[in-house]
Amino acid sequence: MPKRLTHEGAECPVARAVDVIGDRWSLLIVRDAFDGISRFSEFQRNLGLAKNILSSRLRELVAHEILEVLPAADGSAYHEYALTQKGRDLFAILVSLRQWGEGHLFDEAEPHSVLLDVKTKRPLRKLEVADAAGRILEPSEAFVRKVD
Amino acid sequence: MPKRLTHEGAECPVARAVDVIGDRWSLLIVRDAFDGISRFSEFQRNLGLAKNILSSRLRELVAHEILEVLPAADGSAYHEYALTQKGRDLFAILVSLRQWGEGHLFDEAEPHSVLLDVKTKRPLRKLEVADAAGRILEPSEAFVRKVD
DNA sequence: CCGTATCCATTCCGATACTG
DNA sequence: CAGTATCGGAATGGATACGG
Repeated sequence: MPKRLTHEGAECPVARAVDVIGDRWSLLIVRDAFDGISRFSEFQRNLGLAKNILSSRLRELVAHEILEVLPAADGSAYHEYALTQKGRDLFAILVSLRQWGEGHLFDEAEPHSVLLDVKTKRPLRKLEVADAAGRILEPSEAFVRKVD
Repeated sequence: MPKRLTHEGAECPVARAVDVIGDRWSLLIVRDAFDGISRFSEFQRNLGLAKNILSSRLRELVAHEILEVLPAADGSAYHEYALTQKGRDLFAILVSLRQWGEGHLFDEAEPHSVLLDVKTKRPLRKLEVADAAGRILEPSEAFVRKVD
């Protein structure tokens, strides 16, 4: 019986993270949540995904405490989905995905959306990996160590 | 006819990026490549995934120019997989995934691997989203603008 | 050692119909 | 509007067998 194996017991944090948000919809739902989307139909219309898939993904995100269900701000009978702190902490991941996509997945002059600073209306700084002192590191300047 | 829809034509760079690397294996293959893995069997043994899936994912990564095939350094008949510049630029994404996983997906004192600076042996700085001047931004301080 | 090919179960996902 | 239920096709993925 072939059972899908998960990485939830992995010692590598990347593997666990991929296990939680490494599919084709979860991060896009989170992206929309950052943009203020909170209702089922808004997600559905905005993303264009099937409702059963959206329902399933929302349940998973709530189970992982990335989203939480709130009792509806406008008095309507239905609830809303909002980011938790754990969900808001995905911000750097979304920004790094965005910057990589902007740099490598669009032709010159092809239209794409950009992320701007509210105050200055200027593009954000490029995310760079740095050491404790703030010096930018190349991939070869970092290494993985297992801890116990 | 239900056909899987893609985001390759999307104007949102996050959506395009998810389309390319948003599955359960691609980023883990890239992570291993950063660790110096270059041979088919090494990936396979290290990740524990089925060979047909690995084969398929490697082909896709090469097609997207994230990996490239090199003619084998040690003189053997087979080739090696190496990161391109586009692939190395995924570094910030992997580090942000790692840091989120470290912070939210492990119990206290549960063993996990860490990423250290080669020189100082100290943990890396936490990746933070910042404006052009370097000021750290909350998610609410950034907004998306469509450009044409 | 490096893959490809095939089989089969599971999962994903879109489409549609339906309920409150 | 906010979902749930169900269907069928497509993709995922593990296991195994096979060929270079």
